[in-house]
Amino acid sequence: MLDDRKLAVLRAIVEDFVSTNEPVGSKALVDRHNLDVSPATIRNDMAILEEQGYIVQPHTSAGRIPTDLGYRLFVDRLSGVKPLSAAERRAIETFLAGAYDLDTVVMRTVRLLAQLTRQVAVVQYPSLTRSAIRHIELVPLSDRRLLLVVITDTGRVEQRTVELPGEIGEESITQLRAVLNACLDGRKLADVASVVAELPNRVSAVERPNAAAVFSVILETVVERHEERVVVGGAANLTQADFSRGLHEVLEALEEQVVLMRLLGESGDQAIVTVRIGSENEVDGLRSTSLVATGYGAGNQSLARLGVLGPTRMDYPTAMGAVRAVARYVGQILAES
Amino acid sequence: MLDDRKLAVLRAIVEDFVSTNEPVGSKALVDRHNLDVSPATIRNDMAILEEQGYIVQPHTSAGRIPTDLGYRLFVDRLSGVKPLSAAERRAIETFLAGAYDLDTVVMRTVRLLAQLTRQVAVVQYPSLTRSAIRHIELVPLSDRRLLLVVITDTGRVEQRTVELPGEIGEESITQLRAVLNACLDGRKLADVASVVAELPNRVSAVERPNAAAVFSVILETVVERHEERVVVGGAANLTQADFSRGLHEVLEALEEQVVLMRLLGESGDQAIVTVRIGSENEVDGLRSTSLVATGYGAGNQSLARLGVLGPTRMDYPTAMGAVRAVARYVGQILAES
DNA sequence: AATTGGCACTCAGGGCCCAGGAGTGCCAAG
DNA sequence: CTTGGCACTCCTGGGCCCTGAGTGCCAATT
Repeated sequence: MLDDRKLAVLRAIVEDFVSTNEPVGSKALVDRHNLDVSPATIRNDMAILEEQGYIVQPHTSAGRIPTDLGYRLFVDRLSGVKPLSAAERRAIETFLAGAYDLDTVVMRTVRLLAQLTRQVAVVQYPSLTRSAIRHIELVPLSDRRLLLVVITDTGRVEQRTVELPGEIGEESITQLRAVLNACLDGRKLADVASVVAELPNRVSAVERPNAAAVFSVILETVVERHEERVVVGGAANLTQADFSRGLHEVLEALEEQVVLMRLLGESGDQAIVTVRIGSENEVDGLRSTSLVATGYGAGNQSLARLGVLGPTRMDYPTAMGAVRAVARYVGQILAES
Repeated sequence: MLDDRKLAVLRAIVEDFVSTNEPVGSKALVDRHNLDVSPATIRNDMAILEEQGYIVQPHTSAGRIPTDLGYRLFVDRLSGVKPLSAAERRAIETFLAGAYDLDTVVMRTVRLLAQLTRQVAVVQYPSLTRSAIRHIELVPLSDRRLLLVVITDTGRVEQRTVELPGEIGEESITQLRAVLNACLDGRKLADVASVVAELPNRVSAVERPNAAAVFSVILETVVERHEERVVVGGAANLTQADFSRGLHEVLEALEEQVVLMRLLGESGDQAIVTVRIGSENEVDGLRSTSLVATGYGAGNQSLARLGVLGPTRMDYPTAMGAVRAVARYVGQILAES
């Protein structure tokens, strides 16, 4: 139903519109791309494309611009992933080299993605649930309060204070710490819940109330705390793309962790680069933006997601290339540490 | 040189302009405020005020708007700090109640300030250098790599990985950990440098290379790491105030930690609320914004700064009230934990 | 059946003009 | 020092026209 030339026309329209931000007409099209046909022919093709919903004209007698559906077709069938230039690869390497801890890695990744794509970058912290506990530490803050520190094998450190029902002494803490580490070290966080349920049997009755308080905080920390953080960067890039009055809406959405989580969640879980275009995002305020995202994590396992967000009028091939490359590099770095 | 009525006129101009965002003329002024004089008199006063540099007119035959100098006078002599309403106080309390760890406190504070003032909120993490070490933990990651965790009495947790020159065993780690905690617990971070210098003498010669690596990372962490983080929130509020084309500039500045640090640094160190208006900010990109900030910290000591940033056309009394109140509450919470 | 040139039509955007109105500065009188 | 009067400025918004890019349709061509 859409022959090769019509597809070529769509591709040309998308490319031109992305680079010029102006509706593109039949004349300009034959000029810039070397299609060996006349403008009139292109007009016929464009009429078909419009009928099918891939393009629209903002006003009668203006050029055409792609619809979300048009971008979708473009991404799915007409464009590949544009590999990065050597310079860009080098930039990634130098930028991420010597990133010590997880926080640094995430922060630098955000900046890197934003600069590389000139879009808004979103990076989710690697999820806890799929990693394993490396160590648990208890530090007394006062006689009825402890600081609980959980260290995972992805280098993440979670901290919470625990309010105790009764006083606790140094020896009890030592004992509790030993029990915790004996039972939990190396456990996948996903399995922690069942293990913790067994723990009260392993402490003496008199310690049980305090221990129970600690256990419940551990559960909260590793299981119930689904609220993984998403870090945003490069918001300034939004001002270039003209969202007319939607900018406020977009900025607001970007400040809501919950919204960002939903957004990234919608885009699946795989390690391949996925694209959600405009209205495909079922998130208020982001229906006029596109998200290019992928999973990433140490080695091949996908622990979290990262990507870039921009106007639907976005250079998808380049964005996909950058996202894929950055995700791989970050994966390597996480695997090393 | 400026009699009472002229000051009253300036105050009225500031208040009207802040609330309407339109240049204010002599007629409108006598109407809205009950000055018992005629517009002509006001015009004379305004001419004087303009001559002195407190107000300007955007175009001939438009009303007047305050200059940075005008706002300065307003803040210094004409306005107080507007106390919060009971509802707002309650909001602060419920919003910050049950904030467990430092991260949570900071994040909530940012959101709270942004919502309360409808401006951009900036909150600096409490500085390390003035707090004391509560505990140091070493966790083996592999045989040549350690995770160093430093816990301070402000509830802050710093983590770094340490690359070791040679292998290290469990017993050596235990020993090193004991030495560290014996010597450093309770020390002010500012004093750590001198103490660490003495440490190599307290470990056996064979352990010294590995220990040295750990020591140097500790130094980096607590001393050289001046780059305290500043968290920003409520950027969406910037779209309401019309920065015309400066918005991009402002958003960019807000993403630069260095810039934010300088900004907050400029505004002094005291626990009182300070205001920097427009061009008083010597920071590129933020010369058309005002900052209302104050120091905060556990008890009365000022560990870091927080505040709100907005257009110079800002409701200073309200902003100052909110900043002061929030800083106090956060101080209480930090003191408790 | 697809392509092409010709042609009339549409409409957003820019330039221009004009009137209205808010606001000013100045001056002379109270 | 204050005030009313007055002439002047100039921004704002609306209306109007024109231009140019772009379209849809049609008849002719391949």
